[in-house]
Amino acid sequence: MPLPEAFDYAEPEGMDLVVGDHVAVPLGPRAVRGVVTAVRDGAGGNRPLKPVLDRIDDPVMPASTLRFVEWAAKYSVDAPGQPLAMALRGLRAPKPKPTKLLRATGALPARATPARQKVLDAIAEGAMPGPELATRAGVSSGVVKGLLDEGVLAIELVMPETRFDDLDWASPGPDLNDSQRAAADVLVEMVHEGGFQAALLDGVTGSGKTEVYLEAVAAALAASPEGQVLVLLPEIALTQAVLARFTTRFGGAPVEWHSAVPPPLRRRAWEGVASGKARIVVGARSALFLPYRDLKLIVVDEEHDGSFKQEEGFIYQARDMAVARAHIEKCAIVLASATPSLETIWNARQGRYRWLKLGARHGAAQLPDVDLIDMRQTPPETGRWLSPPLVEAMVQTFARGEQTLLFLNRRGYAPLVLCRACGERMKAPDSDSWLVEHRYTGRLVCHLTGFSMPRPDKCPHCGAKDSLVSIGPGVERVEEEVRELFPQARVAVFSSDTVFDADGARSLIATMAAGDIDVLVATQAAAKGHDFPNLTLVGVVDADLGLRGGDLRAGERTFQLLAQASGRAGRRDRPGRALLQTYAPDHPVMEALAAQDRDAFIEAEMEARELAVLPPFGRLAAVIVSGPDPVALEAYVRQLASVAPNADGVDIFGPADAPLALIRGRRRKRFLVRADRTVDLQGFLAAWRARARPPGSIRVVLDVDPYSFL
DNA sequence: ACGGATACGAAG
DNA sequence: TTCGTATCCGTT
Repeated sequence: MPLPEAFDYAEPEGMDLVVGDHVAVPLGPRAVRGVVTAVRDGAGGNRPLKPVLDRIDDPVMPASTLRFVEWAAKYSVDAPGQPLAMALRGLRAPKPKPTKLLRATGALPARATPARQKVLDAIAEGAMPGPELATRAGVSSGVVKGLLDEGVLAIELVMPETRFDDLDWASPGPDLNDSQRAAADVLVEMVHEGGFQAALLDGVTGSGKTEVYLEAVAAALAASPEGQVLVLLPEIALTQAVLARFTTRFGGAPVEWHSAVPPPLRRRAWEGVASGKARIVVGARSALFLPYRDLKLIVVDEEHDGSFKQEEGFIYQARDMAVARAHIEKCAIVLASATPSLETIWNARQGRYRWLKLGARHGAAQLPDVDLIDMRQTPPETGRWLSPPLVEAMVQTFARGEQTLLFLNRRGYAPLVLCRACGERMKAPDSDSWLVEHRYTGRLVCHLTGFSMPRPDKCPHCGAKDSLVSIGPGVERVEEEVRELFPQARVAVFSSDTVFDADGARSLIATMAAGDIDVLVATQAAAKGHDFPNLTLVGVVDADLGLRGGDLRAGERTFQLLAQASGRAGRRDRPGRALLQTYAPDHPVMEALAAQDRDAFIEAEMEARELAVLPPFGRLAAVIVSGPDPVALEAYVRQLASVAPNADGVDIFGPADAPLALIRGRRRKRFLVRADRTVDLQGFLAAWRARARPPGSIRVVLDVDPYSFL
């Protein structure tokens, strides 16, 4: 629970609690679950302590996990209960029930019958469940029950043993080329040496990063009989195909951990990790909080990916916290990416991380040609979104029988619906974000809160009939345009609205890979990881999309996303081409993409950040204040501003209305804090917050190292 | 006077 | 987070 600190309880005589034990304790009128964080002698001071009610028989939390939880709370300036709750997320499902087995007691039946004898013969082979016994003996369940009642058979309760696949790390992996071998050798050495060590594994798509870090995984498994490995991946990259690579390499399945894993399997995974029986965990960001017993290696794949940042509830950046966890566990960590984040590159430059660069693999496809389409020179017709040069390239691609991927990171038909008569923009009743039109469902949807309503036929504001117009493109609208331009082409849409689950994704990817789709219109969901041999053209409908909104990482994110999207083209023997539609062809991001010059982009971006003393050269934190009453909110925000501590090397910007000034009926204001790296940012934030307790319904959220500026 | 809805603060 | 208590408001 979000309590400010751990509570003290008396240990009943003979309970012999140790740090990490799970307990039931009284909290007010109820009993709740807790974890022992310290045991010490002496009374509780001036106040009599309530006694611990019970010890709960779950695997003990390792001390290092508790230290990590404590550290994570301090870093986030949040209550320790928040990360602790994450670390206990595997225990929500009840313990699996013991199975009832029947065994012979040795007593003889008072009255022997042929049926009873058959049961006794069957049970001689060992304990088994009642129904199975009856089937094997060829008798009805009544016979078995009779023997049980008579005491000839007895029930034995057996806990089902959780088994994890045995892993084979000794068999050699696939052959590696020279640069892969060199990188793998360094990683293996890091694991062997033990202790905290970090490395950046830097290589373009197709350079074979996975094979390289799998060598380190093998070394970690070999390093000690219970050595464990954590591999963190972005949630959408956690596909069966990725898990299968582990199974193929090690001859057994890894433990899977992400939001879709059902509670009973979570418990199994949690207990396996805590007991040391689970050796490899492949999971999304929350897998970082599992109670590892003997962690030897952490891998953060696609380390630049924005989804490692959790934005709600307990706010954390899993990639950065993974480095801290490796510190605490005294183990190795590998950050892998084709487009590393500036923070990571900076750390590598500073010598904090070993920097392992992979060259392109032999036989791998060449990178596609990337060309910019200047939308000011060659604009599409009004109401269209594909420019003449892109359409022309699609015509040629289609004529050659090859495939096109059109990339647009925007779900639905149109991002905005407005009234031509009065200018009213359609918004959700309690939030500030535009309602997105979805034609498949005929509804207007708020992507922020999930609110939706049927598309009205007259303006809800002025009442004008047929005055609502759809503004801007989404994937559905681009699909419509493609169908009009290429009536004979097979067109499909890949977004979270057309593909809901792993099965759907798999079948659509298979259809595309088989060449049964000519044009695929896709959101980010399809930007990564898939290999389509016949795909030779990637068109980015709105390359500028991510650059708007002016956030610190806009350029970086756009570069990463577009580099990944354009890398989809020409993955095998055919040369590929990527065309980016942009209104800002002179923007450094676009120039760097066209020139395929990652280093130049990074250099420019680093300089800009250094000049403004922004991350990684300085530190940021956001203070988000929200409440239902605008007047009370304004008053509190002013008070907060007036009590800000004076500190050297700290700048406070704001308060300002948050870009999304209204969500779910709550008004929102923001401060942005910029601090030099030498400043104790957490200490500053804690001191500031303590000076102005928020009244009643007002909530203050601190976001250390913010990624979202909404 | 009563009951229901809601806001607030405490929990060791 | 949950729960008990205080408080407000509309109804009886």
